[in-house]
Amino acid sequence: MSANTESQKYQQQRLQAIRSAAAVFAEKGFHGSSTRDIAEHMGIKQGSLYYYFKSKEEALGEVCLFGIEDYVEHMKVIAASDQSFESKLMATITSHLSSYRERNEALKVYNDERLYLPEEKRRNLKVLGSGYRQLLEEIFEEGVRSGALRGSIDCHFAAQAVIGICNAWGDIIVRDPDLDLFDIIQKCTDLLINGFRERRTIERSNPSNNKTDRI
Amino acid sequence: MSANTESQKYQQQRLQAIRSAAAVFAEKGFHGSSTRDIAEHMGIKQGSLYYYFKSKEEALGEVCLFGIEDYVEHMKVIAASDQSFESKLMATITSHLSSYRERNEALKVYNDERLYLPEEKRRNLKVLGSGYRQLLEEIFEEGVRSGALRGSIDCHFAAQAVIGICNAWGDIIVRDPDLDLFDIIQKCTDLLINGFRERRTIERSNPSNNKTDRI
DNA sequence: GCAGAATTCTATAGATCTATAGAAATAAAG
DNA sequence: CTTTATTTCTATAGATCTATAGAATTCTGC
Repeated sequence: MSANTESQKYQQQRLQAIRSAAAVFAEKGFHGSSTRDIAEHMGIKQGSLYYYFKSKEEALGEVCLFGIEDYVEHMKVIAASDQSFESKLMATITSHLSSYRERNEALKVYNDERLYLPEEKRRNLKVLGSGYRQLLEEIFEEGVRSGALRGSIDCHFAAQAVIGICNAWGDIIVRDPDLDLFDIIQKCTDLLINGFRERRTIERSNPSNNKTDRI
Repeated sequence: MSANTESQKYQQQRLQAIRSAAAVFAEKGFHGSSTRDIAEHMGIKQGSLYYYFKSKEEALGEVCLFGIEDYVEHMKVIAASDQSFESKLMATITSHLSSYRERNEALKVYNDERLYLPEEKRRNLKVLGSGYRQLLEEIFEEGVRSGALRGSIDCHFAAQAVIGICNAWGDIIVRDPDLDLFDIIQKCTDLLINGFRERRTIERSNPSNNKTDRI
């Protein structure tokens, strides 16, 4: 009873249970899903689910954690890489939107249902989530320092805005599988970098002078 | 029993019931809210709620409708007004974010819970929702025609992006009442119009030549 | 104050749903 | 083949929750 929780099969099955919970929660929401729904999704009976979870709430916690873990890891790789600001931004958007397309329902559950977790678990997840935002924020700060971005931008706002726009499009992508993912990635990146305004301007075009001092 | 549904008091109380349902649904989600919660919020007993709604689902439908109605009306006014693209965009963002700040919980419910409605009601709401997006899209198209916006932008994408970013910030605003609404409105507008990139460019500054032909 | 209408209440049927206990089945090991 | 551990099942207690029926109360106009 205590030794088995380490067994390989148990861990595999538990992972399967987390995936099933993710799929069901993503579709019906936490309160709209019953433990019977989840069990059915993984092909066992309702009562058997409690071999893997102490409670329905624990299942939600595991799904949320599962949803954001890799995600933050991936962001660390992007942040640490040696690319231009623009490439990093695009990589971030690609990572975020691809998650949704790959039916990473767990990420959706993290976004939409985590507030139904008890205070403490929510705080733990918040640490991970703000780690993600923090990394993105640092990418923006670096962009400002390198002169790629306007010095006037609010990096906290910017990071939040990127996450917001990605989540919004993520939801749309999930519902419409015909959408061209790469097209949207490009348009999001373009919007965030260039905005929508027509530029009646002439490029000064001295690419060597990249660093501009600013206050 | 049939005549009273026209009475003034009935309509007032029913409106109150819709507001209560909106508040409770916004906080706990549709499936996480009980009819007891809603009734308690408006100071009556659970059973009495059914004097105003045929079912819990009907309540959700009414809340969603209530949430988006004025909203679309307001958008019509903005779209029909005689302002620059930039002003219209800012007015749209202001309208959207103010809604959230004014605890228009119904709008949040529309955004997050409408998919739990039966097929038919969802379709009816979709008509309203896409009317909203359509108006915003037309504002963008007009912006392109007038030369204020790049000819290369995808107006459908743009409208969707604005809605997405507003919803994302709306959620943040609701949770953090200390945030400066006007500051966020300005930053959102600025982002959408100008993007984040530093411009190593010189304005040509001939404001008279507003219309530029494009393919 | 009274009659009828409008509003709210109490009580409950019937259908969930979560979590637990213990039996049954399956797999692993000697 | 037998014993033991792991996994799944059945059955159910106990706590919801929605919706309805009919009684009780409050309001309105005379």
